[in-house]
Amino acid sequence: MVTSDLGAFAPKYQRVANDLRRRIRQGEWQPGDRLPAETALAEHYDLSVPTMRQAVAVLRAEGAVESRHGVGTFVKEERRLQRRSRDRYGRARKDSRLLTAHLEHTILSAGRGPLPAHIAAVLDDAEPGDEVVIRRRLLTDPKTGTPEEVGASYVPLGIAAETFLEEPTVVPKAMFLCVEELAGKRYAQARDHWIARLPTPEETQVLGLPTGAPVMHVIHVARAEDGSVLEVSESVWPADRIMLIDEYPVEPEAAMPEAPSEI
Amino acid sequence: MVTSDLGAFAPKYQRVANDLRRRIRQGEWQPGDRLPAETALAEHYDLSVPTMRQAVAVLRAEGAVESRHGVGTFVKEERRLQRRSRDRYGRARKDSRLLTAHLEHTILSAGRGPLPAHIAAVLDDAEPGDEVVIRRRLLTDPKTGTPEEVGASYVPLGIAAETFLEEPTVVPKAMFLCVEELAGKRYAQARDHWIARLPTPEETQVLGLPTGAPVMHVIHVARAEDGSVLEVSESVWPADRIMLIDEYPVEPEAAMPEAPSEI
DNA sequence: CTCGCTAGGTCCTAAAGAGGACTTGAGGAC
DNA sequence: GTCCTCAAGTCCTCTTTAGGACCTAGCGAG
Repeated sequence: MVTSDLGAFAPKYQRVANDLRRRIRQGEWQPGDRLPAETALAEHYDLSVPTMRQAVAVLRAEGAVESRHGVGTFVKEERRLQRRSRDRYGRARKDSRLLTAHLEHTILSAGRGPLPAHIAAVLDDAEPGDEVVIRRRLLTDPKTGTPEEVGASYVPLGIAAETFLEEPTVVPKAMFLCVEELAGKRYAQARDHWIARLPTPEETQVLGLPTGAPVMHVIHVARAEDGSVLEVSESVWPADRIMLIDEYPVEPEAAMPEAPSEI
Repeated sequence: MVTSDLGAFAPKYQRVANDLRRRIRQGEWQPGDRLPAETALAEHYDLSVPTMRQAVAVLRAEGAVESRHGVGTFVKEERRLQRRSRDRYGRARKDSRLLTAHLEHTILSAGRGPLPAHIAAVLDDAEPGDEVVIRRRLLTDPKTGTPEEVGASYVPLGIAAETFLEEPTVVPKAMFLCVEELAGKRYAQARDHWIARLPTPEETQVLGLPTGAPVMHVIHVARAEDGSVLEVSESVWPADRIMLIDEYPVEPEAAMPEAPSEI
C-alpha cells in the first residue's frame, strides 16, 4: 500500500527523469558520453523543451549528469572519496605531510575576524563575534582542476596571533601540527558535527556546483587535554563526491551522560 | 577576487531567492507565518509567476519554507535533531528501550529477500542477492505525524531465520539486543558509512519531501568480536532535520593501515 | 445546529516561444 | 601555417498563457 502506485500519477518531468536515470544505470550511455540534445530528448519523450529541461535538472542535481553550457549534457562517473573521521591525526603525525596531499591547497584568505555564528553555536565557551584567526582554504584536484573542498580554520588569538598563521600562505605541514607547536599542547579530543544541506550561493560558485546539488558540511572541534579549544575547522564538499566512514568499538556497558537533544 | 561579484549577474530567481532568505532570517516572517501568495510576490518583485515559483522552490529545497498545496507557503522552524553515532549502544543497553523511543515505529515489511547491491558494496564478505532477513521500518513523530526516518535492517539467515524477526511486528526492545540474544554473540565493532544525496522517488514519497530536498543516509555495519556480521542497518533522514555528532579521542601515535581510497 | 455545496484563493504542472550566452569547428585572411 | 571571424548547435533564463488540484471559509438547506 505504502509504495504501491509510484510513478503512476507522478508529474511528467519526474517520470522522464526516472526513465533517463534507468537508461543511464543500464549503461545505454557510459560515463563521459554525451546525451542527446534537449530538443532531441524532448521530441523523443514527446514533451516540451522546458519540461524536458526540468527532467534533466533532476539528474544534474543528483550528480548523475553534468551539463556544459553550449556543449551538451554528459554522464558523470560515480565516484565517492572515502574519508575517515578518526584516523586523520594519526596518519598525518606519522608522515607529517598535509592531510590531503593529493589535492592542491590554496589559501583564500588569512587574518583576524569575527567567529561566525554557526561555529559559535557548536561551542559552549565562545560567542559569535569573538575575534579569532581565520584561514579560508580551497582544495582543488590538480589533475582536473575541479574544486573538491572549501573550508576554513578558526584558531584562538592566544595561539595564532602574530604568527605565520595570519599569513595567507600554505603551511609547510599539517595544520594541527603547527597549532600544537604554537600552543604547546597536544590535540586530545575531537568532536565532529556533520550536516547535509544545500549550498550557499558562495559555495555554489566556489565549488562550481550545479543548481540543486547538496553539500556535506563538517565542523570539527579539537581540544587539548585541559578542554581548551585548539582549533575549529570546517569543510564543505559536494555531496556526491564524499562518503564519511567512521569505525569504532561498541562499548559493552558505558553510556554517555546526555540524551539526544535539539537545537 | 574569488568571491567578488556575487549576485551581480546571477539569474533573477537566485537574486530573489537570496532576498527572500535574507528577509526570513531577519525575522520579517516568523516560523509558522504564511508568506504572501506567489502572485503577490511575483508582482512585488516584478517578475513572472513561474520565475517567482523557481525562487520559492530554492527555499523549499533548503528547508527554509514549506508549501502546502492550495493553502500557502509557510516559514519552517529550523530544528535539527542531534544524533550521536557512538553512544547508541551504551545508552540502549542501559535502559533496554528502543533507541528512538520518542518516535513511533512502524514495520513496513519483514521477511527474507536479496541483499541490495548498495549494502553488499560496503561489505567484503557478502554478495548482492544473498538471501537475508530484511526488516523495513518507518519512524514517525507522533505529535505531528511527520515521517522522520525510513530505514531497514539486514540480518544474516543464520541468526534471524525462523525467528520473530521475520514477523512484521515491532520488536519489544532495541533491535540489537534481540540480535545479540539470537546470535549468542555481543556487538563488538561498528562501522558507519555516511553519505548525503538526493532522495529516490520512493523516499521522496514516504518521507513527504519537497522536490530538491537532500537526505542523509547511513549504512551501519555491526560485527561480533570474531568479525562476523551481526546486522547491517541503514537509515535515511531528511537532511534538514539531522545533525550527526561524533566525539572521539585523538590517538597520540597510532595510525590506521589504509589510505583514503575511492570506490 | 449540522451538513453539504460552492466560490475563491492558493499552489502545481505544462506548453510554446523568444532572446541570450557559450562552445566548437569550419572557412577565409594574412 | 596561424590567427581571426562567423555560423551552427547547445544549454540557460525568462515570459506569457492555460488548465488542474487542493484547501478553506462562508452560505444555505435541512
